[in-house]
Amino acid sequence: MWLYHYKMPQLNDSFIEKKDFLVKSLGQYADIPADEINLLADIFKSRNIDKGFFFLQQGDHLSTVALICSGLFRVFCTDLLGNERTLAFRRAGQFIAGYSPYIENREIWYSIQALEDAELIFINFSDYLALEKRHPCWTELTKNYMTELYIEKEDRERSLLQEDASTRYLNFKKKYPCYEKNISQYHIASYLGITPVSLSRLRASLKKD
Amino acid sequence: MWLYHYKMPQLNDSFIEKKDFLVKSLGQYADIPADEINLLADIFKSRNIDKGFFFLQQGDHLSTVALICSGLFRVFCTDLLGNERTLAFRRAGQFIAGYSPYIENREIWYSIQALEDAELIFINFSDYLALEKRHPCWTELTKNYMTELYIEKEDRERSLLQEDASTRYLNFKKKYPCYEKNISQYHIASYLGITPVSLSRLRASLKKD
DNA sequence: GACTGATATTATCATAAGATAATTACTCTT
DNA sequence: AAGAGTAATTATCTTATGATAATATCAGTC
Repeated sequence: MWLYHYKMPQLNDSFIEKKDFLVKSLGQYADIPADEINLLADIFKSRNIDKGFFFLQQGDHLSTVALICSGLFRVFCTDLLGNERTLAFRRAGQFIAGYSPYIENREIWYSIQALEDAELIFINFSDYLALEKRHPCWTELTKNYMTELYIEKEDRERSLLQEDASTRYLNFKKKYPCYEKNISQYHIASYLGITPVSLSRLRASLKKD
Repeated sequence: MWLYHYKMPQLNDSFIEKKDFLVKSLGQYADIPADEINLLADIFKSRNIDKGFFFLQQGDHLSTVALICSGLFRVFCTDLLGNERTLAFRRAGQFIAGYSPYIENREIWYSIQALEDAELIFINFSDYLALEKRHPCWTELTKNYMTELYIEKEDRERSLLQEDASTRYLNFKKKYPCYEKNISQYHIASYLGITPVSLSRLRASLKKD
């Protein structure tokens, strides 16, 4: 298990070179007019997070949204016994966030940890909400992004209800072929909802066939 | 298992009396200006669906959104072996929909069935998308509604990953105390992701304590 | 190349849930 | 009230996964 604690990510000034990547990533979800794009340079900041460190931790009230420019993250929660369950993996081009603003007075119940050294650009949620008030394109973007997240979770629910662990593992490999090399069995198992020992046994039985 | 087939719901002309209920229900998610509200009478239609019949069925491309004015629905999918898995229950004041417009060229993979005689008002998705183009309040509404759905699914994922069947059953009873009387054990079990036989055994072991 | 710590595998046993079938309890209709 | 059909329980057996511990593999460091 990871024993790293929260570490304030390093600020750096390479935002400019990441702006194109941000614009492209935002463009997946909505058309953002040039005027709005020009506002971003002031409010987006650039940071690195080393492997093993956290973007946010369970219990935080911290509210930021970040775009992953490079690196790999896992989103996970921990139960009272310390067992970790991985909800999702996130890679370059995807966003990570704590959604607490949508749930008033509620702590974030998951953590987001870098599995590789990572570069991020991020924005405070309060600044983002101000953008939404300025121009409807940002609401449109949030709507489309939330819809994508929702569909991802719908699919995950179906998988957890309908498939056995073996099928879930095979589908994980199919869906994330590149991930398998970079993610430990411990983390894959916690995504599949089984123990690492079960996953190992499962892999052994698949090899036989 | 239900053997009813799809039945075109009955059209009736009692939309006016349901308009207040619609306005109140929409108001949960966004402020809709009076001008926009006035457009609704033309495009919303009112229908009833009898117990056992479907609002939509797995494989449909049908795209409508409906507000439940009375009655109870379950959203479920069926695997290749015919096993049903219930994704959610929906009651008066909640919306039901097929989201296929968001997933191009993809069939809806779940069915929505009335568990009680139900009254609905509904709108075609294409008409709703036209509203979104007219005024940003509708995009705002969709954004907030999708966020609520997303949070519901996030919670469900955590539950399926982290809790055993017994805990999930107790939490189901806590969350939906009124549902328990109206929903068969078969449907509760399919929501919990276990067989009805398992649920029955589980209930017996809970009674002992 | 040997030591160390982290990961992954394998083995053993215990437990929860699935499959099937038989039984009991309800509900509705006549 | 009897019978039919549906829903829920109980019993038996099987299987998948969990818990724990021992071993094996791998990566990094000196």
